[in-house]
Amino acid sequence: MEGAITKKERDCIIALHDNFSLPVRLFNIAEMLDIKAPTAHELVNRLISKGILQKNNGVISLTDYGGKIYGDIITAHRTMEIIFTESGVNSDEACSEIEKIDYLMDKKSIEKLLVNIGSPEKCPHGKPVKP
Amino acid sequence: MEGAITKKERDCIIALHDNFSLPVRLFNIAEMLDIKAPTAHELVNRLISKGILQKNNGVISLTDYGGKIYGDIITAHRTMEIIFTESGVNSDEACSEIEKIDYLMDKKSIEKLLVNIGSPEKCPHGKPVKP
DNA sequence: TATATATTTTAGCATACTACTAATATTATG
DNA sequence: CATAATATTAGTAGTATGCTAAAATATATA
Repeated sequence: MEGAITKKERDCIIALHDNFSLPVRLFNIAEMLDIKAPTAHELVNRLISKGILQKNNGVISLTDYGGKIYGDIITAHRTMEIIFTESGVNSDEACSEIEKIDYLMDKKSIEKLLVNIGSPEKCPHGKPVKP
Repeated sequence: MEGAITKKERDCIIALHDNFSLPVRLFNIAEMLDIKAPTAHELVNRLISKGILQKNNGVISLTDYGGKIYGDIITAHRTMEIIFTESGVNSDEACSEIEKIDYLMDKKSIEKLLVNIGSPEKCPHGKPVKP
């Protein structure tokens, strides 16, 4: 039950980790998620209060806990991506559909699905299943 | 894009179809979903305005469109249930985890997953994949 | 039929999430 | 310091979820 996250929170976590190498500030997040600064401000505050993000001198980053959540989402995402594409779903189509569910999936079940498909190390896009 | 539904709306659709053979009234829905009558009232009204439910003399039922949505959710649910259990996830565990995502899944992708696992007719509980 | 019971609906309120504009504060940079 | 860039606060709004209390409608039963 810990703390369920929402789709927008999920998108924020992923964007924060993936779309930038340089320090990420509030306005970067607003830009990445295509929302206005005050909306991003509230989203980020919510994630900070959930212990997922932290802010140092305006630079926003994932906490250790946030990093684990990121990893779980990505593992779920890529595991499902492999399962979808092996069934003949186009990989871009798979990606956009799986975005809707990856953050809601059970970690333990994903682990079993992953073992069952042979514990592959990479997804159809060549990215690591376990980042 | 048609009209996305929420988890509670999903639960209402499923409960309406599955938990009753007799005519279902508002108070039955409130009971089934463990919510108070006014909350159920609003939920049902929302589903009526989305064209999913209809009311005749206080008896609430799925519209044709609602029936199709029900079928899509069930097909997604049972398809995923088979995939989960074949990977070693306990079937009750699978069921409760899949409830969180079945109503969000893409119909076309589910169809491909289903074909890929051999188009089985029944889920682990013995219920039809295509109701 | 009249009263009692059951059921539905309305009204009012609350919280979480998402989103906006406009204004104000803060922090950099020139 | 002044301007530009960022961040924050305040105020508003809509959707979804939930509640209680009260009012309205049905449906039973005496």
